[in-house]
Amino acid sequence: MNPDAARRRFEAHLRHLGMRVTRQRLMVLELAWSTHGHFTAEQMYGWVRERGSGASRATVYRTLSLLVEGDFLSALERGHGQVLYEHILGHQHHDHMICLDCGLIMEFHNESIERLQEEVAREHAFELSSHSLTLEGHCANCRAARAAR
Amino acid sequence: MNPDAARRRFEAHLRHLGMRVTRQRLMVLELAWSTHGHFTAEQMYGWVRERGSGASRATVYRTLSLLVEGDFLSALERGHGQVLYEHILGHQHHDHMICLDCGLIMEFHNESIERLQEEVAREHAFELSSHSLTLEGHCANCRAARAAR
DNA sequence: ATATCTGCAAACAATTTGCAGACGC
DNA sequence: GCGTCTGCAAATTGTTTGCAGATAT
Repeated sequence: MNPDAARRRFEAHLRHLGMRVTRQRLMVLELAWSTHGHFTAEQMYGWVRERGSGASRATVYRTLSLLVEGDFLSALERGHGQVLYEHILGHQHHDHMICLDCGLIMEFHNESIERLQEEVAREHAFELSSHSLTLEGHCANCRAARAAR
Repeated sequence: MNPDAARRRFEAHLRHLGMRVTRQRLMVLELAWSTHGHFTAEQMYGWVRERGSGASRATVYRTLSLLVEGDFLSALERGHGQVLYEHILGHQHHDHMICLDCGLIMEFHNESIERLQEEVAREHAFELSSHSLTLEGHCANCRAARAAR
């Protein structure tokens, strides 16, 4: 989904909730759409400050939560209190593979795994609403680098 | 694995690292083995205090990290900074299903999912060292309760 | 004997909150 | 104009750290 469409959707979402469309909220949305990678709350605050008349740290945090609740962003929890955000609207659901050496994040999607998860849920009479799957290990580059040593 | 065996293993582990076997460390290990559920650092600190001559909060945190590094405990990250621990030594690897209403945690193991993960990793020349899979949704009880309303 | 531990309280990092003034509707 | 939002700074939460005295080896 392109930034404009996302913006229109966000405005509609806010109105639907009886919330105001503010410069600060739109700025955070726009910045979230201007990267295709993952970012932290603090990084977003940094981008906002670079823009000059930005938004406060509190507003950045409040807006990020708002965007996650509205399914505009997804939050990927990485232990030690680190949370990575990424925009998802219009993107296919995917899981992550994270390199423990260089931090590289690769995305993947596997339909068989998805189906098996649903099956497991069904077996336990569990109503599945979301899931998170993260593979941790070492990427091809780092493996090669280590082998070279 | 029974508590005594875990304790012997822990003592050997400590010696191997040139670390001391202390009353506090053994207490945390023993308490971790005295529950079969998941617990937080703060809960562990509570149990330790109930024992009277316990251990300080700092020591509890230090020991929990030590136990995770030594693969005596596993840490399950639940957003919002919450970390749940459980003892794993001698237990089969498993994933979790968490009820968003009542907090119930169910464990499951699915060999096909495990294998597919390995396959995905292989396709990306990724060396898999661990993974975490959590399903979120609503358990049978809570679904029934909601339907009744 | 000596190096590692522990307990304490202070430091920390990430995030949240209360409140007065600003601003979207 | 009314009610929501923002910015600020202070509060909170969960965890880590420095250091002096205690303890395991």
